[in-house]
Amino acid sequence: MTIYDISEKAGVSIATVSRVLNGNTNVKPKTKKRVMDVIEEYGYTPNAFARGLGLNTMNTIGILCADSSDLYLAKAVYFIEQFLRENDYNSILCCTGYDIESKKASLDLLLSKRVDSVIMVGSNFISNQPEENKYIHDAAQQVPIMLLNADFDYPNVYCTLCDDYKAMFEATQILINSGLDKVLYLYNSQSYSGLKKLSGYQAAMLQDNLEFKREYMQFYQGERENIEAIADFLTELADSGLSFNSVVASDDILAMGAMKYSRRKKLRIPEEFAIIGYNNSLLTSCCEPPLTSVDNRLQTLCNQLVKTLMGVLSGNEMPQKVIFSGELIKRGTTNF
Amino acid sequence: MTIYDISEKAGVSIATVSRVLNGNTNVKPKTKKRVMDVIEEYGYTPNAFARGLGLNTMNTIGILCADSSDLYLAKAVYFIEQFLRENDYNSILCCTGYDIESKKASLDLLLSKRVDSVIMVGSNFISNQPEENKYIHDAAQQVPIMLLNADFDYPNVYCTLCDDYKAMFEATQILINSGLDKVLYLYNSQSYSGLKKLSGYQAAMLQDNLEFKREYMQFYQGERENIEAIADFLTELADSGLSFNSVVASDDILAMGAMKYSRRKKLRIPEEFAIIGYNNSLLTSCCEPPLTSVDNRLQTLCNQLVKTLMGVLSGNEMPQKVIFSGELIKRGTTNF
DNA sequence: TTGTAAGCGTTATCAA
DNA sequence: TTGATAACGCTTACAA
Repeated sequence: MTIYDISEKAGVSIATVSRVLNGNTNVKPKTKKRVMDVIEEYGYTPNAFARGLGLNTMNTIGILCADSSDLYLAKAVYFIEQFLRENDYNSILCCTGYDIESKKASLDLLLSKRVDSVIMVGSNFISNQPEENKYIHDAAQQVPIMLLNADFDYPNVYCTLCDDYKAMFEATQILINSGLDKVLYLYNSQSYSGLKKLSGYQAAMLQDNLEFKREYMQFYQGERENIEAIADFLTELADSGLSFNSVVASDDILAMGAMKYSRRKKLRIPEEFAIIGYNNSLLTSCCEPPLTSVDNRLQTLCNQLVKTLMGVLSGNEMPQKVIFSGELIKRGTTNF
Repeated sequence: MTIYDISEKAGVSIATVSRVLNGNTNVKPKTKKRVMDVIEEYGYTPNAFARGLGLNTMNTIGILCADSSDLYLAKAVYFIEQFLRENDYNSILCCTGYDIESKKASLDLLLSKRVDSVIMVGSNFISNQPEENKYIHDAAQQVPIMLLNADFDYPNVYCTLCDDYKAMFEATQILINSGLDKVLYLYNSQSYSGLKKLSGYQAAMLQDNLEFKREYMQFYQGERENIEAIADFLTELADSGLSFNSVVASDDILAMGAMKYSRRKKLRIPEEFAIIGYNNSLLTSCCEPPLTSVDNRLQTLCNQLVKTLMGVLSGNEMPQKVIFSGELIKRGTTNF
């Protein structure tokens, strides 16, 4: 079924069928009905490729994401897809992994599919080595690039993020004030937002003139979801002489490792040992006591990101950067 | 940049450029090099829409999924996307929610985008009311439909699934044999696989001639990820007089609710109370003791599904149904 | 080995 | 209000 078939059966030209299809007003109601009836009868659907060729868009947005099975990124992808579809856009998902070459390749792939924009989900698409971010420049020349949880200043690149620095600063501070001030910082990502969180922690520690140890900042390099291994990592640290009485983690999964560690050491939570996670995920209510965690307002971020994108695609001037604040959700692993 | 521009600059016809682009062998190496150089120099990328129009495919597969932020479905989507891309196919993701009308709409949307196939992730796309499955018939007329974890007999519909019945049968049986034979079955889905699991449980209970109570099968209708609410649900059951000393859950999240319940009641695990979850997710290692759970080999399923799909798209005869076995992963919440 | 030209199914411009 | 026709950028049969 093509527009020709329909035009023939309805006894009009293809131009008229096209007008009906696109809600053009300059069609006599009677003609319109006749065409609609034929379309209905034969179950005709316009060919999206032909339309794409003519209009140079198929209303699809590329979503780039290191690992959509990650609890946090999966939620982000979910929200973004929802909001996009509400605006009549479809999503092409591409999971890139954490390797830079693979990210580049995926981005090129999306661009070659002629998406209207690329959304990069998660700050791991921005490296702290400037030359590794060049691939974004080229892409931004072609379509607007939307970053979730990253900050990157370049024309046609738009950022929507949570102030991870402040959130982590406050989380650390509140821990210090509670008395458990030997705060270990546990992280597993050197991404833009990863480093922001880290410096929020540092600032809080330094502000309070605490004996600030380099060894308090611990980078976990093992498998992301291996909670046992995370607990092992902390156990080794403690056994090798590092003394700490609380943990701030850059991620709820890492915090779960700290939970496991504290259980092994039979530390009472939150009296002797406190833990704060990040992302406020499902995991917070899986452990006992439930985990205090930072909520970085993912849904709000995603909603705003899509709003900004829609504005850009409509040719409106939109803010290059939108920043929200995080919020500490207090539960049982902290005593305040 | 179009194929015309390239052909002009290289001093050949567009047909030759096209041949070079598509790796056609009938091109003189020297000509080929000349064209390649021009393509390289001007950074030309073929227009995917035009190609799509001519070939009637853009090598995209539609992925339908009720909720890609769900721990289990997110993993499935992730694996499928990976395997598809390894085969040079892209994925259009559509999260439908659990409402039938919305599922239909999403399916139509994908078909109107002219995807080469639609993969339905999760058994909730098959209802136990036959008339609700009719929308799949129409779709199967147009493109192959691939079901993950569902069973549906219809031409051009291919199923890849885990034998949930058997897995649940064995899990229940092992629990019975361990002595904790007042087994409560906790579930939250009436989907195809949901009902299979349920009947696996029933069969095991009946086989052992246990005093089989209808009230042992409990359907939880609250929020999916609200573990507190799940624990409340169980607490109410117990307080209203139902006596049970173990729980088999259709999902790890539900099992987490059972964990929380047992903590409230101060039941010793696994001596007084045993729990088995399903999906073998990250959650299994978040609680103490870690959760025994059924692994339904998701990665294997996804891999097989994509293999089958590639076969179908290549015109090969492929099996309509491929079934794998699940495996019980024993951890701390069971005493065997 | 290469070129010409038809076809894919739309949208949109211009005439009528 | 409608119709004829060019364009969109590619693939491919057929001709040379």
